[in-house]
Amino acid sequence: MLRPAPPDSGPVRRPPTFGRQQAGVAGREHGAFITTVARPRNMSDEQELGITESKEHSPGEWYAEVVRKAGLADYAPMGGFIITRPRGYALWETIRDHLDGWFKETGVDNAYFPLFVPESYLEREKDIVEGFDPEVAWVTKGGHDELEERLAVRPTSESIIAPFMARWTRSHRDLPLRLNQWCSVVRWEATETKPFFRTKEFLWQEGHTAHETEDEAWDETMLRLDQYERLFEEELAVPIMRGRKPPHDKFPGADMTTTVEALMPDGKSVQSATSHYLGQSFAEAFDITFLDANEEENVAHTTSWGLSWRALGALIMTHSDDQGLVLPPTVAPTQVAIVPIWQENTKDEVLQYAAGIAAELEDAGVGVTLDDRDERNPGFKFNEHELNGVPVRFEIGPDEVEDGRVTVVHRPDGETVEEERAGIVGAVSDHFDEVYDKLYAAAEENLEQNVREAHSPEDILGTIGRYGGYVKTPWCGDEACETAIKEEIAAEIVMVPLDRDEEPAGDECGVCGDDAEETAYFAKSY
RNA sequence: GGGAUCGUGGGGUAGCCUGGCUAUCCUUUUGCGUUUGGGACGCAAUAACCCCGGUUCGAAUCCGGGCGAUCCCA
Repeated sequence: MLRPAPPDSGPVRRPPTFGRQQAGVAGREHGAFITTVARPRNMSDEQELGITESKEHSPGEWYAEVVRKAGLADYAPMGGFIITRPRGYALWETIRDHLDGWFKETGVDNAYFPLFVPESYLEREKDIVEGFDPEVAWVTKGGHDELEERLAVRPTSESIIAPFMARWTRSHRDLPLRLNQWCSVVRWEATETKPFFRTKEFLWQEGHTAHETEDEAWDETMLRLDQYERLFEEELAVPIMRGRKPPHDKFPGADMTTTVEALMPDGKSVQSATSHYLGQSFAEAFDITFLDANEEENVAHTTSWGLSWRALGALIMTHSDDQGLVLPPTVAPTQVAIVPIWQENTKDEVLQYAAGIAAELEDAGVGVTLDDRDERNPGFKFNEHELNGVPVRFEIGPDEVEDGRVTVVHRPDGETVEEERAGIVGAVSDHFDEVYDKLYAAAEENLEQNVREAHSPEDILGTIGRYGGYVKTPWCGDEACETAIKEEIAAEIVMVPLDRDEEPAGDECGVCGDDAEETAYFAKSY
């Protein structure tokens, strides 16, 4: 158990938190209306529209509820699979579009390889890469006939991509060769389903490159890591720690595996993306060779790198709250929801005013929706848009029309500000920045407060057990020391510093007391 | 991999221990009307016992198996 001790009674079913009292009244200067303070409702009559689980006390159930009620995903009829609904898929598309743009700017071409990999190809990879042995789904029949050779549903595409990279690489003029594909892969691990974190099939991107020199391949590895970091820091508002995996946890066959790790609010770490410097081992095995300018045959240096929709899970879990989904404006499909508030005699002018603003925002490229549904009252709409993670809300009633203003409300904290109608396009972009900064700051604080140092096994176990988060400790480099910790508590070394020359956090290994070689970051992980 | 809890209309639930009549309530959805500054109201309609087997005159309820979900431990 690492979650903060729940108050005596343990997990509690709480009524949804209604209202945003702290902001509702304060932001209103004209005094014509006083925001009604929501009253608690009778539990037995309680609606179940919103989130009923608590992020703090039962993060697992809370997460599942957010994903479903915010309309991101449903469970598929087969265990281990999910249906990604339009709003969830839109998030993935946003991530994909950003990364894809950056990849293309840096010399990567997209391609597509088959869903199936012949068994012989997969076997070849297994021989080369000791330790890579995912559970695979097999196709054994085509129509009514047994296949001569079984086909694996790709658990990754190395084994089919590499031979073609070899075929296409003849001379140094063919290099560098940078391929990427967006696809899904299947790993038939018997795990409990957790949308976007653990599913048998998941969406990802896998990049594979070949280079003339070690330096180039090394630069490639770091470039992709930088791009992943940028995605999290600049688009998802998720601060991350970058590092490399300890030698025993590298991608099998890789010289080095890098990682970006994000800390979830429940104290567990998520490996959010990874890039591998593969050295020449893959190229040798798959015969990716080229003639250099001196007509000498050389073995290429290769890399691979990937990011899966686990990044989505990290995004959702990091920012969302007991009201539902919270998204930074950078990725929210709907960035602004305009809720008009009218009376019978003001309906036309309010709607007209609101529609004008919606049109102007739309022209400016803002994702905006005017929620003019007649059959819902404003309060319902507020709650619904909050549940769905719309980062900014405009409230527009007769007051706003009269004053030529707009009431702007931030999703994460309910902060309410009035803006002039005239400069609304500029203002909204400032609000997006503010909301982004709020989300990032909160996540950053969580990260900074949860990196602790420990110098003995008891200390390591105690710190992880009590607080979760990362525990850094000097480490001798022996896997046995990780195992010792792992056996006591389900935590492992999630990363070590990228810089191999960095001084360890102390002289003696925090587990065995031998000379320390580097600093290990222990954490529980997803 | 081991353990625990659970599965009833679209969502949430009661009923199950102690088998029995038309399966409870809230909500959603649809229609009509009234409504709109934090989850509105009335009337009407649609809509469910996870699957397979067993016990029984009779199973949502008891028994066995399966599938699925959530949590905990490794």
